[in-house]
Amino acid sequence: MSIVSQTVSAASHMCSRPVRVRFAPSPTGFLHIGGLRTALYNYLLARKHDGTFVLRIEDTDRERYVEDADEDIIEALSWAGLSYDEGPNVGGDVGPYYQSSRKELYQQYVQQLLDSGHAYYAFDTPEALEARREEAEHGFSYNAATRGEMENSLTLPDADVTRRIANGDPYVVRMKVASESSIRFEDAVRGTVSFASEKVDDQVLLKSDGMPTYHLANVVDDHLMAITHVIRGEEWLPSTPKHVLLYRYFGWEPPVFAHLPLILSPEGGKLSKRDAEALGIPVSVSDYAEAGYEPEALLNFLALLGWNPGTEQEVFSPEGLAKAFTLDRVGSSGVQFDMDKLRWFNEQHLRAMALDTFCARVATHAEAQGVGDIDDGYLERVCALMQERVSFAHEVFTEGRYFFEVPDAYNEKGVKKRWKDDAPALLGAYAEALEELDTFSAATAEETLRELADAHDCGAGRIIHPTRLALSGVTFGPSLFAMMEVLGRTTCVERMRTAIDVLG
RNA sequence: GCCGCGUUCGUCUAGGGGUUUAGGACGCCGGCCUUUCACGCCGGUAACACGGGUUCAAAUCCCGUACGCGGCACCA
Repeated sequence: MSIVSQTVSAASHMCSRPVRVRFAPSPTGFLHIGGLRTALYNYLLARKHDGTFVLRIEDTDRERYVEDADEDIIEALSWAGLSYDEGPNVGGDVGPYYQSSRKELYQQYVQQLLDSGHAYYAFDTPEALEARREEAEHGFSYNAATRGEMENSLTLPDADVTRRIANGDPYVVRMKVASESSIRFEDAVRGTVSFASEKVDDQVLLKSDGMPTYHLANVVDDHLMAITHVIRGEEWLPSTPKHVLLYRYFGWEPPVFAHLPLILSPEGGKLSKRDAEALGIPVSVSDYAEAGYEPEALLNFLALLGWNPGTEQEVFSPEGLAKAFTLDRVGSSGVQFDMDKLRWFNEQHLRAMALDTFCARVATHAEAQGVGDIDDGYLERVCALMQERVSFAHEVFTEGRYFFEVPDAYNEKGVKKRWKDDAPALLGAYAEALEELDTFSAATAEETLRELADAHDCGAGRIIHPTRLALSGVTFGPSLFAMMEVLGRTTCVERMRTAIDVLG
């Protein structure tokens, strides 16, 4: 029983056509974190099925267009490593990939709907509609119940309609939603969803500026681009019946729909730009790049935010995600953003890197961290000690500042706790002993220190702690002896003597 | 207001009639390792929104309520 229904539902989510998905942002602002997740799920499905990932810019709203927003989106996707197979800058057989460049193309489809009686002209001004909305007690809907009261080609004589259009009167084209009992469709993450058709309004398809609305452009383009799965945010769920109807009116096979749960703020509400900023959560993808997150870690985190592999594995490479991803394991309830978990993913990815990869990542932050020319070999030795103890690659330079410059201060609490009266004498003796060593290494530094402790009849910690303080200025860090070897004998001895001078 | 979607530890989630003393991960707390701090390992804390049904049996199915979120534009 359950096996049968599983098979059936899985089959209904697939179709024989090769998988083609698209990410279709509108350039009204920078790419935000929710958009990146939508892009990711699309990307993963495409990779999983050796399909095609298309980027399409939905710029049909001239008023909200933001200069360079499309470039930010492209850049953000590139940073994240979500490469698309067709789209701006890459081309493809079914372009152009900017909807504004496809403006003329929608005309014939509008005409088709007009001819088949599934659409009509409407002359109502924005002001007139606004007035209707204001006087209506429970909201106004332009639909089967009200369109007879409006100024449109259904109420006006044909001659008037023709004349007004010829006159250049502004008009829009609306879809004529037929009354039927209900419109239902299968959503890959929610199952059957149904809406009463009388609740669906006569959506504007063509605006008075000649541009299509999202609803029309989206359906036409998805069809023309042979999109098989529409994966988008849950905010689109309520308008999906309109899209389903359009596919029906055009006589086209609709794609599989999958509506992703929305990302909520850690406090439960929706993750608005203002909220997020107040909570210190970056919203735009470029902020994550700037904050030093590993793109793979962000992707990993985002993938698990609303999806799970059905196993207990949590850490995935992008390739691993693509292999494990399936739409039917996407959850349906809103998810809260958790910065702690994101940081954990970042740490996991950092630790899983080969040393040279980690090192290369760290090196990209050198300049911004004010660390000039560093010897590659030296950086690698530092990285080897720091890889296990940082949350971000750039922390090698902040947490491990002392590897690159002389500490400019000694942690006050540390001094109080670790710099006892005998510290100067002990460190002086240790420095001297180090200078006499034939070979200086972690092993000999340790051996020397322990012998010295024995000779003075004190615990090794009595020397270890003040030495660390002298070398790094702080009380924590990698193994002291490993650190000494990386720093080198001269530096160690110098810093010990400086500390003796300064701390007395 | 109307329509839709949702509701398992604080968070992300597994589980979808009996296998469950409800599992994992983050966080938090404790321990081990280490004369540092981490990593790592071990352990602990903590949840089926509520009320009715259905059933021998319900976190799991149905209905209702509450709460949350989304949508109701010539925005996407």
